[in-house]
Amino acid sequence: MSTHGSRPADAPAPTPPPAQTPARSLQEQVRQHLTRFTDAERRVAQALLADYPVAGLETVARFAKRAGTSSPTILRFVSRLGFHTYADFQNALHEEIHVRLQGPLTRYPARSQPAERDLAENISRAFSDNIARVGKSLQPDDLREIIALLCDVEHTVFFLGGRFSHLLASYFHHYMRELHPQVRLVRDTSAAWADYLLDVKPGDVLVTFDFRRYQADVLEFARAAAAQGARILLITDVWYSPIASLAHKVVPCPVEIPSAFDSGVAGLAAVEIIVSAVIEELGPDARERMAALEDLRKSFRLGQ
Amino acid sequence: MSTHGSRPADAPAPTPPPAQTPARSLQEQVRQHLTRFTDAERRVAQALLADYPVAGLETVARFAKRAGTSSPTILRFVSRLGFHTYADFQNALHEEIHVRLQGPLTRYPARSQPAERDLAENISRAFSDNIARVGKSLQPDDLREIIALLCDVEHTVFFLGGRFSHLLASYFHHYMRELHPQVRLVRDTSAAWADYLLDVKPGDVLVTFDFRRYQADVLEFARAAAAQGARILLITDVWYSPIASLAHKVVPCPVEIPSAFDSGVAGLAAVEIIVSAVIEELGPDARERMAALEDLRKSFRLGQ
DNA sequence: TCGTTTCTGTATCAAATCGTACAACGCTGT
DNA sequence: ACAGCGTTGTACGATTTGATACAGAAACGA
Repeated sequence: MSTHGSRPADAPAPTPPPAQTPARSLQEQVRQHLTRFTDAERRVAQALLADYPVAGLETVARFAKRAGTSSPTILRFVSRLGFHTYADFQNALHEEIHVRLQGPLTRYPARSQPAERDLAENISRAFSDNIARVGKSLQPDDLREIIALLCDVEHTVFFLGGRFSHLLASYFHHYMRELHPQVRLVRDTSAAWADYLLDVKPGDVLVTFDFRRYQADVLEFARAAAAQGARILLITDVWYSPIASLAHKVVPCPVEIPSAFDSGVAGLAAVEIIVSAVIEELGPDARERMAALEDLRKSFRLGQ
Repeated sequence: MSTHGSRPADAPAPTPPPAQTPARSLQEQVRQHLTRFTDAERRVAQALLADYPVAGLETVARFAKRAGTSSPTILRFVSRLGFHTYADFQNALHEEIHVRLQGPLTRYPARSQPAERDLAENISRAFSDNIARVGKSLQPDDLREIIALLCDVEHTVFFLGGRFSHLLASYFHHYMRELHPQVRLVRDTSAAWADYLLDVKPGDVLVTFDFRRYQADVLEFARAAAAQGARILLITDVWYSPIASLAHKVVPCPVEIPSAFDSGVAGLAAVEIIVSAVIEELGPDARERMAALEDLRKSFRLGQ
């Protein structure tokens, strides 16, 4: 087991020496040093990041085994991080564990005041709010109805989206393809949509995404499908697309964040919740099927 | 130094196997056993509780010194807690650190527990956790670096994604198209990717999405682009795609939710945060431009 | 008072630990 | 092709570690 590595020097020295390491997180420090590590050391870094503090708390030998390398590499790794001994490295970990587990950051930060400065934190809070609202709007009863639509193997399920929301439709379709025998994605060139309409049979299901600046063509497609007897599941924003009047079930997603555009995060969250519910409904079969597919892909597509 | 103690008396036998060590917190377990300890052992317990996990992570001798006692007392202490060896005790601590530091919800909820209770709420909580972590990892400094990459109008910005993450790349590209004069989406048929490589000039920026089951072709493209002098912004999961070693900036996104698949919500959140930051950087111009575009679309495409 | 019980620290030992020296290996420039 | 350099695993020694046996000291009961 000795694949001797290309050295990292071919990387054009991207980040200049980070100078000092003040009170920054060791985790962060490892991440930033990532480019400077050799191949084996990088494996060590990833093993450490994989389950962060614990790997480094074990003995050198066990850590090495976990990272698929040898003890000296571990020691070189900590040495490169600036520690003169492995014990020093572990002490640093201890300190970090101490502050992060004992300190005030254990619970929700709720950093009250200086919020205005931190853009990322503000938006994150908005995300969480929006997602919480979606989650609350998807009560068990609602989920049951939605599952009934999506698990009806007797009928085809179509996925349709607008300009932006097409991505959500595509994402949804991607998962459902592995959970339902008959699913189709209405692709984004609205000229060819008529073809899809030909295949819509009574009882079929149309999953539609439609967010503000509701698109006329999406509405038209939905109307035509409804006229042919399709049942519609609509994922839209909180202002309700006009399609809502045609829909059998509506999932409203908050989209407001402190920014110049509307957020799609809650929409994606809704999709993933629904997919989870479907998998749960289908039982272990679906779980295994998805896992198997993942592995298949893995072994088929690549080595690493 | 020997205050020999009154024995607790209510302790029947020194080491009655405390039944089991279920999933209860060790901290709590120690507190409840507090009365059954002898004097010296109680000092050990208090030393452990004083700064909770760290004391127990050290060596027996150091732990003893910290508690003002001797090594054998430490060993008797852990023995009374039901651990047969000091290593077992430390392993228990490790596990607890893992779950409490890696995230409250990251672990699968042990299969069919109260998961059915409210699926949506559970997953929503996981979403919020993940997003909060992304938000925290995007510190102002980091955002500044990222903005510098994305607002460099002298160079082209390419967007690249894998099987699933292509959707995120596409989403990102969609927005950036209106904020940068020269952006290109590397479309998903990896056969034709060579064409894009021809256009990659030194200093260009490659925004890459790569999540678990890292795809070999994405890695190859990134490597080739890096070799041609491209600067890489990588959005990946917390386990780090191998592309990380080539990247100038890495954004790690937590993907774990209590479900059978990995979540993309945090990734989308990261994208939207970054887009917001870019808009903020570009000032009112960008805001107006986006608003104008929205209106244009509205009046052009449709009535409602 | 004395013997028993319980608790606790000292002394000690085998085993495991960290750290280092060294050699094998691959890449790179001459 | 060759020498030099950097990387990585194996081997090994000095030290430390966890664990145990033992003895001293207090408390308790008779």
